[in-house]
Amino acid sequence: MSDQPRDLVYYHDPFHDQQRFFSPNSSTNMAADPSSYMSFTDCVHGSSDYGSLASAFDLSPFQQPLSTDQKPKLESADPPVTPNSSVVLSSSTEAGDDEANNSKKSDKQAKGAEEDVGESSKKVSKAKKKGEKKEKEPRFAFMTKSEIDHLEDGYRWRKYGQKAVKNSPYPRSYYRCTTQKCTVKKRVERSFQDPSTVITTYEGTHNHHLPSTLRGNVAGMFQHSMLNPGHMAGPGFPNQDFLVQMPPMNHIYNYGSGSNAPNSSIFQQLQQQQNNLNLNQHQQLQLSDYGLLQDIVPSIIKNHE
DNA sequence: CGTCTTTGACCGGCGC
DNA sequence: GCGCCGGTCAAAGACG
Repeated sequence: MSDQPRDLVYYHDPFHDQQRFFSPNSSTNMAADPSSYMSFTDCVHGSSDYGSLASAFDLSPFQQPLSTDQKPKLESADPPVTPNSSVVLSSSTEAGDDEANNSKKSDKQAKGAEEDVGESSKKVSKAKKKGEKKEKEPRFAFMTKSEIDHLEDGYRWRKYGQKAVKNSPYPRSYYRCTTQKCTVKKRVERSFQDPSTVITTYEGTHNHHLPSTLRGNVAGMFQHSMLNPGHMAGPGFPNQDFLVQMPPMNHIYNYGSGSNAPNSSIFQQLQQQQNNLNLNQHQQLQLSDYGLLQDIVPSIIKNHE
């Protein structure tokens, strides 16, 4: 699990009808050297299985681990974000980490996951098994244009930390799902290169549905957004900057439907989900839809394990 | 009073 | 061994 790129960043540029996977292993400027990244086609066809797709979206439990820093990587690319809106999906799994300290974080997060239930003391849990590799929660990252750091996604989050990030003037905030026994976390940070861009990283999968009681009327807005993607206005979403664009999912499906029969059902399900959401390629979504996406896609994948 | 945020301290991995 | 750094904890305070 070392001969493959350890991280893949899906960069969607709505103004160029091409999706690219950046390979963080390359030290070259991706934008300046197109040969240093592979196209989505290459990526998917390279292994031509669902694992590639799933790994690209951080959904596979058997994907290769990653351990590179997502943020510098993203921002090392020329203009990583297009003027209006774009989304970067960053994948990492299992032992992966986007903070260049994968093993450390694995221990930490594994510990955290345990403590979420028992709330034991952090000092006691030093006895970590060294040989054992902690399984990482699936992660799902994307970039959005927003003036607000913490974006409503339909779930309730409790902020449990904030840290200054190296090489960035903007702090990184750490949130945890407030639902009991749900260990999902998310990190929110602002791109220092494009301060209008917020990088949100979900970690883990919700083991529950959207809370029925949400602050404000998020639930209602959330449902509304599913029916009217791209149309978002209201107390929680004051301006158009909340609009983000979704990578063309049907682009992905096309790869799965062609050659690999075993994957077709997954793609069909994904496509069905998209249809249910009334989403089209390049259709604008509101941010809460990403929360949903993050919620439903892993569950779909899981059904095929 | 319950929930949430803030913030300094702490922990542990990693590189030098 | 030491310092750096990311991640987490938990006390204190704010807020409705």
